[in-house]
Amino acid sequence: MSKPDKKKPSAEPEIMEKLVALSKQRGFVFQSSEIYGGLKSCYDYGPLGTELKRNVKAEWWRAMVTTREDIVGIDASIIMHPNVWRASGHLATFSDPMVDCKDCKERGRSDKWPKAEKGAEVEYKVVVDHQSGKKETRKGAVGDLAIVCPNCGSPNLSDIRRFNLMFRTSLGSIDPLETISRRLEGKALSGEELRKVLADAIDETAVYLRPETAQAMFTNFLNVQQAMRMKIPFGIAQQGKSFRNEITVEHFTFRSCEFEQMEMEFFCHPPEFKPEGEKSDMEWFEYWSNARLAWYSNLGIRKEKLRLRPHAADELSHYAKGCNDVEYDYPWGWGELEGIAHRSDYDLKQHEKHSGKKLTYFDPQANKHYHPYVIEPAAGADRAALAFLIDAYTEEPPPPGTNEGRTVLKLHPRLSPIKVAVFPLVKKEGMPESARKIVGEFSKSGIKAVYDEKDAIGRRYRRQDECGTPYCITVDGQTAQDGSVTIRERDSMKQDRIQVADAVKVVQNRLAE
RNA sequence: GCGGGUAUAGCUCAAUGGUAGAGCGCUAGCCUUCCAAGCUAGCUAUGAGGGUUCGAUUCCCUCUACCCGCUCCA
Repeated sequence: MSKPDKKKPSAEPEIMEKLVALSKQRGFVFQSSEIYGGLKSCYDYGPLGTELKRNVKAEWWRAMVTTREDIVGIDASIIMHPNVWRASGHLATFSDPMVDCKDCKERGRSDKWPKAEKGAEVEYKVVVDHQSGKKETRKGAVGDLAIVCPNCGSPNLSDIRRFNLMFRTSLGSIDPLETISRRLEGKALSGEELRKVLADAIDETAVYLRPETAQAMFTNFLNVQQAMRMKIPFGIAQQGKSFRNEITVEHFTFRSCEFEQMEMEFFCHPPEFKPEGEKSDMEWFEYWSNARLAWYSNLGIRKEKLRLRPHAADELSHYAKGCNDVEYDYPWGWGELEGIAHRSDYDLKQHEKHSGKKLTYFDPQANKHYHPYVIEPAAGADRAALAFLIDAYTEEPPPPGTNEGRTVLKLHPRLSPIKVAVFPLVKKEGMPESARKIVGEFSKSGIKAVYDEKDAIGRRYRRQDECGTPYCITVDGQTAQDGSVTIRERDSMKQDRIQVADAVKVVQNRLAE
C-alpha cells in the first residue's frame, strides 16, 4: 500500500496559467459572475468547455450504461429526504461541534477531546520550527470549554464551530425566520437556549443539496431492481451535480463547491452467496478498478500520467473493504480523478436501519434474501474534463526553417468540442459556397462543424488546433473540377484528398475508431 | 483557517500623482491558391468600496477574486 505523495516539484508550473488563459480566450471555462468580481470556486463552462464536458459525460454513459446489459441509469433529484443524510452519516459531522488548536492546528470534535479542569494551569510543548522540529514548552490556563488539545496538550483553542459540509436550505414556502421571530418574541434566553430554538426552527424545514449522487442509487435499489427485473450482479449509474461546502478550494476547477459526478453502484454477491463461476466481490473490485483506469487511457490520457493508488488501511472508512483511486499527474502533482470503493453492504444496511424498510435482494437461485455487496466507481466529470484538457495541451516548437510553433489541444476526437472545420482556400471562385454546403452536410449528420474564411489558411488551421478540432477540410481550386477536398489531421498535420460526397462518412469512420 | 504574492484591453505585458501604450486578438475592407504573410480603418482596460489630494490606475485602508506554500478534505 502506497501512501499519497501529493507533493512534487512541478515540472511545468506555468502550464496551468497558460491553460487558464487559453480556456478563457477560446471559451472553455470562465469565472462565474466575473463582471461582479467573481465568486469563490465557481466556474462557468463556455461554448467549447460545455461541448467537451458533454462529450466526457457521453463517453462515460456509453461505456457504463449504453453498451452494457447489466447496468441501468437513473436521474434522481438533488434534494432528498433529510433522513437520507442521517443514514449516510453526512448529517452527523455536519452538526458536530468542531474545535481547532491554535498552537498545533489540530482540529477535532470538542466532545471527544481530553477533559481538563477549567482554569487549571497546564504545561505543553509546541513545535516552533517545523523544519528542525524544535519544540518549546509553554504554559496556559484551561478555558471555558474545559478541554485541551489531544495532540499537543495546549489549552489555547478556538471557539466551537460547526462545519457545514452540506449546503442547507429550507423546503416549503414558510421562511424559518418567521417561525423563529414568533417563538422568540418577548423571551430572554441564554445562549444555549437561543441556539436550541434556532436549531429546532431551522430543522423543521431543513433540506440539503446532495453532497454525492450515490445515495439515490441505494434508496432506489429495489425500485430499479424490480422495475427492470435486474439480477445480481448489476449496477445503477447516475450523472449529476453535487454540492459540498469545502473548507478549501483549489486548482482551477479541480476542487469546487459545485461539481458534477459520474457514479455507479455495482451490486454483487456477498462471499457466502457467490455461485460457482461468478466473480467474487473482490474480483469485481479489481475488475472495476482496471476498467476505470483503462477508460481514461482509451480516451487519450497518456499512460505514464495515470496510476491506480490503493488506499492505505488507515485511509479507509471502517466499513470499506478497499479503495483504489485513479490518479492523474496534474501539473501540481498526483491528484484524484476517480475513486473505486468497495463499500461492502454498509449503505443498504444503513438505509434499512434508518428507514425501517427491508432492502434485501431475493436471490431466486439461492432462494435467499441478502444484502448485496457494492463496488462504487465514483468519478468527477469536471476533474475528468480538466485532466483531458491538461493532458491534451501541447506546445510544439517551430519546425526547422520557420519561427512559429503551435499550441494544439490533442484531445481524443470523440472528446473534441468541434469535430470538423471547413475552409475555402480563398474567398472566391465559389469556394465559400461549396464549403458552407459541406458544413451543412455535417450538421445534418449531427457532427459539430464550423465554417471559417477569415485570414490566411495557415492561421485558420492554427486556430482550430488550439480548440482541439481534429479535422479540417479545405475547398480549393480542384474541388470545382473533380469534387475533391483535402482533409487535414490535427496532430500529424497530414492531408488526404477525399471526395466531398464521402466527407461525412470519412469523419464518421475516424470518430468511431 | 494561516502566511506570502497578484489584480491595467478578450489574452500576454508596459507606463504614470495630471490625455493609459504595445504585441497578439477581434470587427470591416483590400490582397492572398495550403500551415500563425501584408496593407487600411475601427473596437476594447486600470477588480469593488472608502480615504488622502486641486487631481488617484498610481499613496493608504477595507472587501472580493485568483496564484504559491502550509492546513483541512465527511
